[in-house]
Amino acid sequence: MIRTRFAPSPTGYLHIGGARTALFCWAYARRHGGKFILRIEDTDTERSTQASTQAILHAMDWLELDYDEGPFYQMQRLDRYRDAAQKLIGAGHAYYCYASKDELEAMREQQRAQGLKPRYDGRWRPENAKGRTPPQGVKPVIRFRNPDNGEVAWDDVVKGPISIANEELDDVVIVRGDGVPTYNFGVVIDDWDMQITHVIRGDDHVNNTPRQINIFNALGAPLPQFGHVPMILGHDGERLSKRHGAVSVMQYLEDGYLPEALVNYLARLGWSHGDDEIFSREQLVEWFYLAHISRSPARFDPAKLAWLNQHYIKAAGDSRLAALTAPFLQARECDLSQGPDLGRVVALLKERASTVVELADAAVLFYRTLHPTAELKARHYSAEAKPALEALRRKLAEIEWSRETIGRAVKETVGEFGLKMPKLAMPLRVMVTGEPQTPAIDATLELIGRERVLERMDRELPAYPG
RNA sequence: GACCCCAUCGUCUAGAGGCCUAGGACAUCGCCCUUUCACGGCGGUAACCGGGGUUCGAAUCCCCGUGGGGUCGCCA
Repeated sequence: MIRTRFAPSPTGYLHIGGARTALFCWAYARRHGGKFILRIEDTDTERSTQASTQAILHAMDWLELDYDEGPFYQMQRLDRYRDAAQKLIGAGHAYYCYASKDELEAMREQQRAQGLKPRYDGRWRPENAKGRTPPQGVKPVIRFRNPDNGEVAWDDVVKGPISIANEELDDVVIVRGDGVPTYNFGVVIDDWDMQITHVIRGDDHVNNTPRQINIFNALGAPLPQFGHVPMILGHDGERLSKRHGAVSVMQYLEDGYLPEALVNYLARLGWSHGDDEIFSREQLVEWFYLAHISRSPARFDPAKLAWLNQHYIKAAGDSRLAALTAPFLQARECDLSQGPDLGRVVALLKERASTVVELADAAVLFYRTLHPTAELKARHYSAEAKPALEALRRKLAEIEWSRETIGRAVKETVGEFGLKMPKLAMPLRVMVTGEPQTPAIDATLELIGRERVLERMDRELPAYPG
């Protein structure tokens, strides 16, 4: 039975990189009929917040990354970690260290000054601390006694064989002075207790893995498989950060993205199934092999995400889109009861929007009267079209109101006055919608409704040049 | 700096020694469609980081260099 987990720390929102890691863990578990477990690593008591936990849960829910077990909270398992740490001390795999933070910082500073890799020097290892009395008033931390020789190696399920010499590793703190475990310890105990078979996580954890393997071994715990998925970088190749634009998953909801678009994009970023670009989450699950995850970091490309989002908007049902667009329109002071059915509006507009926000922007003209700017008037209100517009206005007042009849009336008028289509359609579009770019004029007029169309023409025509 | 990892079009990638004259997608450019803007259709530009090996044959394997990323906390 495959068991994967996603283990975020609740110190902020769920970001793009975390979401992709979660997606891969989820997809792998689903692919193999296994379990996907959610664990909240809240041992950083300074920075962890309830609000962050809620934000992460909300984002996972939006992306439909459903978990089978959890969420488990590490702060509710402190006894278990303390107990495990005591066992390690008893077995000689861990020891108390009384060095103060200042003392350690001074030590590192000195090492750096000498051009050395900063690392704990083992000053409180039992053999080095013989005869020394622990200082008063210092709450000791517990350190894991890392093996001195040999090397740690594992076959990473995405990167292949990786090995590192134990000489490179120092004795990590596994329990803080206040009794709360550190990341490297909590993660091992939990992955063991929760019987995680595949630890799939970000590349930034590669350097923690050998330490964790040593701890697993000291504990006598079976080793899970490890897989490190490459980082997501910004467009400039730097680590993704706020200055690259939206990094929070929920920001994409606010910016009008569809969850299936984000899931599709994130899945394809650093993972592939041949040349397939657009696929459903079912297909992702069916095709998801760890071996197809790339080993190198990938740059986040907002343009491709936008393209996918546009694809999914075109594919989305009108009523769903209407429901998604409504709040954005309300925020734009549109009263939806004072206009056409939003489903029909959205059906007309969705081919030309790459986000729900764009959809809403384009829909405003159906619910509010937008006045053309002087510049638009100057550009499109040509004198030669005036008689045609007046004639068309008379026709529009009488015909049956449908897209077909409106279109016919426009064409007739163009013919009668010997004009090119844009000569009439553009000033008409601008005076009725206030915009130079809208869907086809006949469909647009139909939805706006006869009453408003005539009203707006009557408002503009008196001052029309010519 | 030390250690770990990585390296195909601008970007995401296909590619597991001959199928590669290196394929697809986004972006970009051009044309078509057209009632504006889109959508859509067609086409173009564009890449195996460099140097050595191994091999009859290398984008694919090995070594070195270079470049990029990651990590060096009582953060995770």
